[in-house]
Amino acid sequence: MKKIKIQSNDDSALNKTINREILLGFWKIHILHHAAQGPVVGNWMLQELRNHGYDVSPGTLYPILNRMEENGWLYSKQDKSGGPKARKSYFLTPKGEQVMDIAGTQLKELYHELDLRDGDG
Amino acid sequence: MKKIKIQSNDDSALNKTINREILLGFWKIHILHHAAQGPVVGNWMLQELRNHGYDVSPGTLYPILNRMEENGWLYSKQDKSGGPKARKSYFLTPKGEQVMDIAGTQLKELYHELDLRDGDG
DNA sequence: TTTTTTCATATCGAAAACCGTAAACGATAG
DNA sequence: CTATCGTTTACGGTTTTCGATATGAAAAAA
Repeated sequence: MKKIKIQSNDDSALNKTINREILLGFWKIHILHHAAQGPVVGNWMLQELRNHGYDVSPGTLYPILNRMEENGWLYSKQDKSGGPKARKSYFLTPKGEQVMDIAGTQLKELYHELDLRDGDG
Repeated sequence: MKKIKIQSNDDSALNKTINREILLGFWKIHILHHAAQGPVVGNWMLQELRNHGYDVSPGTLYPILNRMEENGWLYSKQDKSGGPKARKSYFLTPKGEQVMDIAGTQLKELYHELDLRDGDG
């Protein structure tokens, strides 16, 4: 018995691998960028990423957020009511800006190397 | 005894964290890109990345290369003479092109979202 | 020749990150 | 009270990262 597949298993596996190997780093920049523009909430970010077609699991995202706070890239405020699992809003710190700056520089360099390279060499 | 430091320890730790969290994915794209232009050799890539200011250890790079080959993103030819540790040249496969395509699309999107274009203003 | 250096890849073990699933918790609705 | 929703946290197994070290052949030095 066969199933009709929109996407082959191969493609699905490919996507998962690309996510882990490459795109996860992009999402982290995404997170910082959003945090720079306004408070970011974990669960919202989860959906935002899904809207962009990336299926990130909570078990990946929340540790990332926590780590970013530990590293001092973000800081958070937790809603006063709601107990220990209350919603947390994350904001970018100066160190986080520094990270974005470094990442942005590299991103730019890679972008030019891949695409434009005008006046090559 | 004190040393003059160009970079503080904090910055060094910061850089290491950024490398691992974010930039490693960039290098992988870098690798694929180089493989698209001509054969890539591990040790050469190691130095190439160092020239760009990134200190990647062999214990990170070689497994990446092997994994990319396992995943069918690259294929390799090993020098006939030189035994089991002979130099390996890596080339991009069609699947690798597909990966670059996906990664490139995301890169472009992020680039524009961050509004990194220089010379604007 | 024998020894040492150089080039290049592979491997090891511990620490960290990833990821799906499940649990926890307060608020709100029925 | 019970069910459900929004949200974060915790749990475990697997995979990745990383520095250090081992391996192996060729080139240089002695």
